[in-house]
Amino acid sequence: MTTDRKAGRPSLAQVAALSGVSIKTASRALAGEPRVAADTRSRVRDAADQLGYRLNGVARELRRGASTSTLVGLLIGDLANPFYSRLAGGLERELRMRGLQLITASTDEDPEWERRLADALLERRVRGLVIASTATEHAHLAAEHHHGIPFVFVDRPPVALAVDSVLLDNHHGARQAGAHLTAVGHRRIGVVGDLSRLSTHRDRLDGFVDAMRAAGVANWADYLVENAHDVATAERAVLALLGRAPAPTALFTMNNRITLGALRALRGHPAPPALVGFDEVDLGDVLGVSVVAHDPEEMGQRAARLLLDRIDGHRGPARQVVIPTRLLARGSGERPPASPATTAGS
Amino acid sequence: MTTDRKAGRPSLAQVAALSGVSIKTASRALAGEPRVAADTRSRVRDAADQLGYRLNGVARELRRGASTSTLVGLLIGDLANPFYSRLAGGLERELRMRGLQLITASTDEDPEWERRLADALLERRVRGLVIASTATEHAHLAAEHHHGIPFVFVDRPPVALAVDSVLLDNHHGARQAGAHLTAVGHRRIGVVGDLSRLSTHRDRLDGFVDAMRAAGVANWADYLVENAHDVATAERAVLALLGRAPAPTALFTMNNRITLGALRALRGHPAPPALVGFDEVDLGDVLGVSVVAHDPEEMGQRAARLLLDRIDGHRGPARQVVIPTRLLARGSGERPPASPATTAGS
DNA sequence: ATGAAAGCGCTAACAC
DNA sequence: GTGTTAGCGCTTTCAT
Repeated sequence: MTTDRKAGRPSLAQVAALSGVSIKTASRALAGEPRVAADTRSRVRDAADQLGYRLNGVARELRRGASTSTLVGLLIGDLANPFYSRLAGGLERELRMRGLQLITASTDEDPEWERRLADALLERRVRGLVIASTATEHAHLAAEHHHGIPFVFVDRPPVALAVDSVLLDNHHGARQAGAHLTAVGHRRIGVVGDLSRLSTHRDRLDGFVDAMRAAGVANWADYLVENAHDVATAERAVLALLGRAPAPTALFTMNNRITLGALRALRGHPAPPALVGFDEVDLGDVLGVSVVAHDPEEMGQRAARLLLDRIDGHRGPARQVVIPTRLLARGSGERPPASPATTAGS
Repeated sequence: MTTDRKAGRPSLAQVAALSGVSIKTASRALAGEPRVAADTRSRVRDAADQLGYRLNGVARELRRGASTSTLVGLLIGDLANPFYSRLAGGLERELRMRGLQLITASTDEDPEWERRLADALLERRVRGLVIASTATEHAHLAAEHHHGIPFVFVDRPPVALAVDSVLLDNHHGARQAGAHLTAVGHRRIGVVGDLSRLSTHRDRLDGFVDAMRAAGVANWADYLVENAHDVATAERAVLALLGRAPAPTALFTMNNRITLGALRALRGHPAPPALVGFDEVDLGDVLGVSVVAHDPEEMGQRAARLLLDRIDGHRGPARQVVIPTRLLARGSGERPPASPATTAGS
């Protein structure tokens, strides 16, 4: 219990000294290299144990020169968002099969913090970096990219940087959602979205607007709310929408947190509006929530494959994988308008 | 676009050469040290930009000697479990205020992988390590601990290692749940738990059994299922329990995933048994699920404070923080038994 | 304000 | 099978 507290950690030299061999032999013995006598090896190991020696990975990495790290970094907006955590899960499983370890850091959707995290990981020479970027500018990564460290962008595309990416089919998914609701007869549809600067938000909004145009709904912007980034904000936004006169007869909630907020707002509502959400939500099937679903694990898996390819030396141009979405009709999205659908806007 | 691909990354020496100063001056200029002429500084910066230079943090760390890292590691069982991700969130917020960055890796509840992850992070000389350990043995961390790197165990206690920890009041919470159900009149209570080797599971089971003893329920073990580690397994386990004759009139699901599985299994059930879950679940309030709740963010926050204390040089003995639990009665746990409660076991 | 030399802990070469 | 030497890229003396 009372070992040398401050003494700093023992180095290979001390292990070598204690076991009476040269530093290089100690290195070989501990690294498990073949050409070491069995008893030498065990002597060195004992000395290491006794000293509480741990290899200094920093020194090793410096000497070996960078591309020996087993660590891959992942930068996401928010660990607590199941979309991201499922993505991380898919990525990790795939990397683990290759002996690579995933470390995940959360940017809190702050571009400056994202940059500092990327710097920290890059400086530590991770083997590759997967980013769900919240930034709108990625020039600072160009140099790293040219020096050969692999990047994969997920969920949101790189800006002015030719690297691999895995994206959702946001436009199509949102268009489907919009078309689904107009097909049931809705003309006043409340739309609630995340931070307006995010490309995912813009793409989804575009898709939705396409559907509105196709259905001849001109006043879609009347019921649009943006920048609802957390559940509580989304809940308030939905309550505000429902308080309008005339109230929307349907809702399109453009991500999982917003859908949660809406479900909260709709709790106990006598005649709830129709609801379609983007992203799956926990218990969505049990609750009968219609959603535009997709597979975050697959997204992670595909990202891992692109990355592994590059680690293996693939040199081709940037590739883009698009993950499909599909509408799951479970009840909430099929409720017809309670009042005549054409009351407003004509 | 066609920069030197293979050329390896530029070093400080190259930046120095290009800007016509010594290597040390270049170092000073880029590190933002005061005693550098303004035009020298800008010349060096230009050269660095032109070369796509990035500081080699590995070399810096080797030279500076370990305790300058801004990275703190977190090892958890599963990123996709909201309990862990909320814990990570609380931890991260607190660390960020001190300029420290959190990197999280997932052990998948595999002790061997946990060990390898700990090794990888420790070798990279993280500033501290927070672990929700799935292992039952932590001797290999003792040496690191003695060399002064701070550990904090969360959710599950360290074994034979005197380090700080933040734990839930599992025993009390589970006892409350059991007492709540017997108070409503239940005598046949299905209990579904996670991996039996986990201390959290054992503590919760002990607490529940205490409540059964206090209520004079002797046959509690008849309806016990363990090792239900994921939602699907839990769902099957609950269905199997409900198929018994006589069927349990109530369920105690001992963690959030198991509760999700139970909710799935109970979907559309004409006369669902009472249900109390351990851990909060998403939409738990909307769905009326009674739970033994606690605050994972607080757990993370407290862990961060213990860690920061140690980083700041605190030398006292290991401290243990216990996070309280409280029963939230929302409906599902208050349903009375459908059939006479005393049918079985007397 | 700038530079020269030493060295952090390790491993790759090349001895022996 | 084992030892010697050199050097990864940086920062720290200590000079100038």
